[in-house]
Amino acid sequence: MQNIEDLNTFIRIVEAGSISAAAEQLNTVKSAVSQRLSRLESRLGVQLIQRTTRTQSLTDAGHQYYHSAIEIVEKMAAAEAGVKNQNQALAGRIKLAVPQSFGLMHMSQPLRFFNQQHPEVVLNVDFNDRQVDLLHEGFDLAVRVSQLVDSNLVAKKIAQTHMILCASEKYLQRHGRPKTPNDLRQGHYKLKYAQAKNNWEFKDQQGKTHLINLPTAMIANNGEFMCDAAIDGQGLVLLPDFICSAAIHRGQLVRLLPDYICQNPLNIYAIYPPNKHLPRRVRLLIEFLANYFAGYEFL
Amino acid sequence: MQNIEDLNTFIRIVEAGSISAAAEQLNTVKSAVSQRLSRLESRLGVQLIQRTTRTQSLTDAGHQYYHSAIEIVEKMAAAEAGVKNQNQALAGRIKLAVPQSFGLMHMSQPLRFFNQQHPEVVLNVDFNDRQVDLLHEGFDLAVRVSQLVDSNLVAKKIAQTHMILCASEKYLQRHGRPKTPNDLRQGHYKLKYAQAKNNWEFKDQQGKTHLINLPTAMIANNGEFMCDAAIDGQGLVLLPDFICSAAIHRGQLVRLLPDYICQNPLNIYAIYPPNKHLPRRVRLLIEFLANYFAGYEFL
DNA sequence: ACACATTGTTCAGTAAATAAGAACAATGTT
DNA sequence: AACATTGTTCTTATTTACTGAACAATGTGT
Repeated sequence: MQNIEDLNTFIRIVEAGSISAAAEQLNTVKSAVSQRLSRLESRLGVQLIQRTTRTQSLTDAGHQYYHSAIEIVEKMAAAEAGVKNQNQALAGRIKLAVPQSFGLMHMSQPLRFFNQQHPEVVLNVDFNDRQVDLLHEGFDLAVRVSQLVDSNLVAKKIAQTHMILCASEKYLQRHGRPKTPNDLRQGHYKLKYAQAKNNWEFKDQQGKTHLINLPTAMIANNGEFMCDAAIDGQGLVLLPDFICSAAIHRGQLVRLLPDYICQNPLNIYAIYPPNKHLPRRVRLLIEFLANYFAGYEFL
Repeated sequence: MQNIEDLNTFIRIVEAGSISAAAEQLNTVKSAVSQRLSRLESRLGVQLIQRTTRTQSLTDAGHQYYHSAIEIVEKMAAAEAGVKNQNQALAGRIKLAVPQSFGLMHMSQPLRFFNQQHPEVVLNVDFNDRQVDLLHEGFDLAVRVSQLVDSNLVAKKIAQTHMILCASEKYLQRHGRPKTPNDLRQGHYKLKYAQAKNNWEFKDQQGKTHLINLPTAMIANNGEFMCDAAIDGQGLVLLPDFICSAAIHRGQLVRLLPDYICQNPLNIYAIYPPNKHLPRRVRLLIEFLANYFAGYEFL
């Protein structure tokens, strides 16, 4: 089968009227053009152009092939442009998965912003806490809150959160107001996030770590529910700032041990398949989110 | 612009369902197929196939490109087959030029034979004594009677003729019956072919050359006319056997000095442009003529 | 008819592209 | 959890294509 470049060269030779002229138009030397034509003729087993050093004329076969060649080269270019545009045009769908709590509380606004800025992009947002399978379910992007990250997926960190220990005034009045991690060891109860470890880690300003294991008052796998339970006075809770900040701001919860770093910080990632050629709109959205959350304060 | 082989590989990958299977179908190794796909995607700047080591699925772009690719590859194959067939099929026109006298007298029969054997070939025969310009006038083939041959054209010898000295009985009765070249020097006249040299050369059986220069009774540039003039007794004439043999056979002319070789033999050539890819029908005709005239006796 | 510039081809050397094969990590299955 | 199979990557080898110069062919203009 032929090389497209040879076809293109043949067309140029015909239209330019000579091999030398074609070479110039193709930004190469005449010997290369001559070789391409010879090669094409050899592979076809047909003389395409009857030529002397001064004149050239298409043979019957050449005439016929010329028209086919034009069609092929045009189709090729069209096919290429088709998919290239598809990638570079913003227009298109982005299917993304976001965690339910974080998504509803903090991604609603940026996603609406993005949609206003790029109305030709259709966002298809799936709020879902299960670990969706990006590749098999056709997701372009997922937002994940976690410390660890799947292998074989690319993760770009877009925000960092902190874990905050808090309780309601009602709880504190009943169980006391701890000032150090050690104060927790007596008469306190925790609300446990289902997948979290049993131990709480607190790091003081000297960098020393304090491991605390409290009796559990309740277990759940939903941050907002736990936040509500804490507001209700059910126990101490260690929550990411993006969940509890608003309640603290409203005075429903009180932040405890503010001078200690609680647990390891959680990162928020944009996760996507390791495509060499990510559609532009997806790249753009990732960038937009990273910018949006840079210096963002959760309240 | 893309390499067609990459397109074809992409199609095979899609249809075979995996890179390994495609490699097998394409008689190559999977690494090569993987590279071709990567290359294609890179040049397009788009992911075509979303793949893990176990599953593969076309992206939107891939789906679109797949259909274009099939069209292109098919068009390519069709264009190729089109011109290849045109060359290998016998059907088609052969435009050939033949000298008038020789053509009418000795090529009429073989050409009719050829046409019967290959009725799908259309012969376009131009009887013409001028030197046609093969390349510019679109001739596939010319038959030439000459000692020398143009450069830059390919010549295949298809027959050899001999020059025969002859005269009519009427002439001989009036001027005597020469037995040796020397006998010619007294009381003889020649009919001269326009483009021929003035001297006649005769080689005897010992290889000795005799140069004879006779007074000219008449000059013409047509062999048949000269033959008729000789029959009429106008003079001695040196004619190629293909012109005078019939008259000798009929007793209208007498061959003189049969033991001497007259002049250099003339060759008959099939002449054609130096195409690397001569259409099959033309090659066939050349071969046919060479066979036909091998061992042919002009009478 | 003749020198002349220009053209297309060829050749040898070089650069680039591609293929091959081994090693490796990913993945789904038994 | 072991396993076979898959796709990718890397290095090496091979093939292919380009380059630039030399050359012969050809038409032009004098």
